[in-house]
Amino acid sequence: MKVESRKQEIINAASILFKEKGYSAVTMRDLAKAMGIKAASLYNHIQSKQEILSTIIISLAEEFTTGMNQIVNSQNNTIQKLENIIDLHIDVTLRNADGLASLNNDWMHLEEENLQYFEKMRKDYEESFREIVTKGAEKGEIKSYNIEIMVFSTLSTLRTLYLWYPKQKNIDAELLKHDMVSVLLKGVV
Amino acid sequence: MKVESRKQEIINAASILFKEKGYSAVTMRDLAKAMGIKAASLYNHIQSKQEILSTIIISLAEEFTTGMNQIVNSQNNTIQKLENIIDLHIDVTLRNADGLASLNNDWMHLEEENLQYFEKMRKDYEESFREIVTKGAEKGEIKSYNIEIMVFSTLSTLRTLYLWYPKQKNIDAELLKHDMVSVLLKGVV
DNA sequence: GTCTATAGTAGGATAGAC
DNA sequence: GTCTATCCTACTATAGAC
Repeated sequence: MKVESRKQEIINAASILFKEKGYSAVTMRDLAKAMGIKAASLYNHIQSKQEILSTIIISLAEEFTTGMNQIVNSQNNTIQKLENIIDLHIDVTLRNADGLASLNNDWMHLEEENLQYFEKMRKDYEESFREIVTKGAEKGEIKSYNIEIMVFSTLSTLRTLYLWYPKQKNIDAELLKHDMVSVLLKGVV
Repeated sequence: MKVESRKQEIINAASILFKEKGYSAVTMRDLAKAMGIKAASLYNHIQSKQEILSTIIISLAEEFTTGMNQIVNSQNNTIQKLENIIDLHIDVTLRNADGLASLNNDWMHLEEENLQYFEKMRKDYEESFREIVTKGAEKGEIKSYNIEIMVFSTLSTLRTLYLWYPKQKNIDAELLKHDMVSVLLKGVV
């Protein structure tokens, strides 16, 4: 039974290579070799190298956008919302750590329309995050350190999970969520 | 020496371009254009594109190695050592934020000897960090959350400073150091 | 769906004039 | 110290056979 399409297999192989060397340094020959075929054969399944990159990045960015919108629109308090954001990052990291490397490091190689679309999603995401923290500080639900520094340090950690979590052997998802909430929020609450 | 300063100008221009697009996506023609000369002229000052990358990365890695060794060998307690590490990252970021982009994202494009040298320095740095945290937890100077998660979240934030700090208008170095210590260590102490 | 062959372009780097 | 001209290699992508 065919679990994934050939195109998806190519995208998964590309995600791994892009993570290791970055989009620009990976050639279609590298990717073909990883798939066990010749470079020309790739083009029966994908239109271009650029299409692979945009598929990886845009689908992930849309996952984050959808997840953040649900969190923003929920009735939860600030702490719960922040916990939900941590969960969202951990869930996406578990599902597609390789793709997150491209989202973090190769988004600037997207072409015009997708680049703008991505940049808008990223900006909106950051602003939603900032607003949750700002409102939480106003309501006294969390401490009032410098908002920008809190947003930055938390997002930095969550965005870098993809590099770190796959190397950990002794930390399961539930323990990670629990300890990450402790480490990231105990300084904040 | 004139040749040396021209070389440094090239390295500085390259650092900016590498930060924007990554080492692999920047061509010698791009770099020459940024310098206002032709690509061939660059080779009067540098031996290769690779030499530019290794100069940027190795000098920064050596700065971190030297700084960490001083901190490790000091008589300070755990909290002071962690504060010194935060200061070290902020100081290097203020001096060379552009170069830190290459150190973080393009180290894998270093060639054999420099790659091994860099990887050893990075591993030693992380292990020094981990040991400071571990000993601090044993002595009861800091809390005993999962050590790996604490090390990872702190290092992630410090390593990403280069992306964020140059965009901030209203935060001077002293305020940054103070608030970063609060945000990173209040969850830990 | 994969292959061989190849078009067309762009890359790093060198030679030699000024 | 910078230029023009150029070498050689490697890249993305296409055409057409099987």
